[in-house]
Amino acid sequence: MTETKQKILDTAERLFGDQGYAATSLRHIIADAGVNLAAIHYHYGSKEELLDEVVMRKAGPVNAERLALLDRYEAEAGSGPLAVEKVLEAFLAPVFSGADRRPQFVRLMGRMYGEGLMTMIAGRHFQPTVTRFIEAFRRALPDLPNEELLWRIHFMIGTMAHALFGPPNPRLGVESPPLDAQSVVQRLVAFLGAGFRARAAGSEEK
Amino acid sequence: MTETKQKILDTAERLFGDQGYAATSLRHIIADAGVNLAAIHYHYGSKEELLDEVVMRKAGPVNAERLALLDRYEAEAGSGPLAVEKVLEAFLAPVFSGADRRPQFVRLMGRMYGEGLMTMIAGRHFQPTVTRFIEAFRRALPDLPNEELLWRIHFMIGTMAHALFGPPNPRLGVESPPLDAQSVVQRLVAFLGAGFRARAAGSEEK
DNA sequence: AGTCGTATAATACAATTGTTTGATTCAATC
DNA sequence: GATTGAATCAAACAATTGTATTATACGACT
Repeated sequence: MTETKQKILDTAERLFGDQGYAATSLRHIIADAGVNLAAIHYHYGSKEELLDEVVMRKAGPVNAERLALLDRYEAEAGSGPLAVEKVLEAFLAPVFSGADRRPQFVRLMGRMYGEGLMTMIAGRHFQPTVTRFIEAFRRALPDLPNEELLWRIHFMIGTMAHALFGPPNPRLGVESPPLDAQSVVQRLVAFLGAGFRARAAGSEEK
Repeated sequence: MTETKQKILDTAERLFGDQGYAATSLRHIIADAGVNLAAIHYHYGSKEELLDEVVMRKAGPVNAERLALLDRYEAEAGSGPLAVEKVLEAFLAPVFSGADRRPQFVRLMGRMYGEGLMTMIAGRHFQPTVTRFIEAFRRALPDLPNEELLWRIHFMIGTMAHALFGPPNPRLGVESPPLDAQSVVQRLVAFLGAGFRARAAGSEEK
């Protein structure tokens, strides 16, 4: 891949993450990347295809790592049940893991969810991973009604997307320390794990 | 308020919610509202001020209802501790309560979070409410470290925003029934309540 | 009737948007 | 050394953006 093509991808990833897709103009990208405007369409065809490339470049490895982690945890658990916390960790850790090295992408993912572009993107690149994880969640929580499970996965996605977006608003009272990806994952797993294990709202108390 | 001014507000609310702020043009708004382009600037001054009006019109009552609910629950609890589920319900229910009557606004709130405009808006109109609720959460969960508490509130906001955005992706396997706001709040309270109650990730097991 | 302030209207503005066009550079291949 | 094809470039495209200007219509009050 030529240097220009690479720089466009890197810069687009950063700017899409910082300002969102709709709010980022191609001219802003080429200015920061130091390339010519036509290069974007020459290499990628259109703005939307550029976004696709940006996402695909990182989403592929992330999803592969997710599935690999899930495989490993399931192997470690043997025939026994897999704790929901392990499923969560397999799903969340790969997204955050390289946060210090590539914080742009992490923010981008949060943005995509927020702009509603994730539904489109997910359909293209995330479907197999999502399906596999739904199965894992179902096995980890066999007593949870299916509808409730899907809602909770929905909640989890929202929590993850917002956490990807950044730390709690510092105006709320604390200084934001340098974001430690691993500790965020730990917080998420503890929080979401308990949420998943909670008794469903409508179910009877025995 | 004149009819034109009202129609602009209603239409802007719907379109901002459907497509986001950056992706919605003033001309799209006036076309749907059936009014003149200049009317927007005559009545509101600018696109950003229009967004402010849209949010403020609904956010005020919602926050008032939140605080009123919190007052009531605290009164009912007397001097005893207030369950975190009650705090959650006071915070969440007012946003979802009118979802069937005004689904546009609910979606708009989700959009604002996603586009990162909520930080700006929250600072203008939500600060007192947020401060009050942080105190309530702190009292409900006195053993939780402050930093962890703020992270969990952060998680809660993300979950809420994503839930506001709509039901789980129907492609995941189920048909989406007509969104029942009350049942969503119940699901959220059960899920988030358990998450808030979870032992903090780093804390020792006794 | 005439004046005033509010509201609506058509139109134009300058800036920015994504996209396209040709020309030019340059290294590899014949 | 000529040819080819990929890559870069400046320039322009038509469309859309938020905003501003100016004029007209309407109703209330003097």
